[in-house]
Amino acid sequence: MSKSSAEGRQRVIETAASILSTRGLKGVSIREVAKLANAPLGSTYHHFPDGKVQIITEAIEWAGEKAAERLKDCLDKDNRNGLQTFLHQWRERLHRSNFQQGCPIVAAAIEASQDEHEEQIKLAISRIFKRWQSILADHFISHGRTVVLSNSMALTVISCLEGAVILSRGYQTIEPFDAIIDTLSLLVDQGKEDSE
Amino acid sequence: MSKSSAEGRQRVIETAASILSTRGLKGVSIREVAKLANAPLGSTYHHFPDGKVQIITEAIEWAGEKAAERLKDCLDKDNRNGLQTFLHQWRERLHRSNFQQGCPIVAAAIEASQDEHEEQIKLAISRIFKRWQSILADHFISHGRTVVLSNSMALTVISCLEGAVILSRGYQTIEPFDAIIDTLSLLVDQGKEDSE
DNA sequence: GCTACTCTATAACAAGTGTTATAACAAGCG
DNA sequence: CGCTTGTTATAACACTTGTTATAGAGTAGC
Repeated sequence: MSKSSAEGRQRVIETAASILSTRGLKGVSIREVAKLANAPLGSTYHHFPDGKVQIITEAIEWAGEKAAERLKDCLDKDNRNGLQTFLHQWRERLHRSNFQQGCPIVAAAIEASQDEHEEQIKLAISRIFKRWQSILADHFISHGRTVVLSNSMALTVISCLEGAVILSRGYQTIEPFDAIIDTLSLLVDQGKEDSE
Repeated sequence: MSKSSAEGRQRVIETAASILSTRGLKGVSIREVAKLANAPLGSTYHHFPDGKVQIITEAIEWAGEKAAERLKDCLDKDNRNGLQTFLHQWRERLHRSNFQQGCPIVAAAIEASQDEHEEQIKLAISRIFKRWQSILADHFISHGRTVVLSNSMALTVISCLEGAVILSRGYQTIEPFDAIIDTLSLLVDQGKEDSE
């Protein structure tokens, strides 16, 4: 039964990531996560000896890495409009969830304190952000932009995307997200050596 | 002493806004707010009969309106670079606070649940976002852009700004914010009827 | 003085939190 | 059977939360 136990562990991580993206870091209660994941509360501290900090950290890493791979996929499959399709995936996720599901990494970034106890969480957050940034920057570099501009553009895309998710949740409308989809496509066309 | 009492009330609002911007919605404890504001806990429910929801709502409105007026000031005083100076104000705030102080409205937007009890909070959030948007949109319109483009650009500026605040806090570095300062100035030059 | 009113102090309640300790259960193996 | 090992169940601890009730100060008008 070690396999089912491992599945339970993974379900805990995914459930934590889901709650994190809707209600934020302090909105995640271990009792609730265990219940929704059909995992016994008693076993949570067996699989995650460091408790909540460990669960949150692994949830951030899992969700962040999953997003990174989706982004990479989109950029690899469609050189020209890869970013647009990635943005549309996010758009659908937002819309489908009725503006409940935001970005778990952002939620954690907002609430993680400077307490040394949560240091691991903050490390995971910046690790994931940097991973996204380097994927986007590499893409821009391979399309003829300078390294400096590529990194700036990557940071801008991430900032815009995350900000638009928040605004759309605040408005309860997809309008802000659609706005940045349009304007980002204008921005991304800049700094090319050629017009392809 | 009714004046000092009113001052105490205002101190509670500002203290709540400050904690909200550093630790998020659930990080605001009424006991702590009262203590830091030198306001007696017992009187908190006298000035704010609806409890925490009311305090948070008023904190959001106060902080949001303050930011709106700062933005309006910048745009009015300097037609050309007003947005840049506003962004630099935010940059300094971030830097000075050692990346602790984020945006209180965003923090509330992330954590506010769909619970009807927190409905007032969500209303205040979208009201403030729309206020910022209309200030920016009016500015762009008066500079020759179309209404549609102006609103999209306004939403993009806010998204970018808020996202960059989060990223800079995650990185503990001003780099993301500086990146969007640069790229936003490129974006904002688009769609003009003339080049002024 | 007395009254009326605004404000504050204190304690308590009910609920929820992360976490730990301890005992039980299950499975495999000798 | 015993024995070990990985897992779970239960209860409890210590703490914090928002909120309320109640009694008490402080202050103004008369």
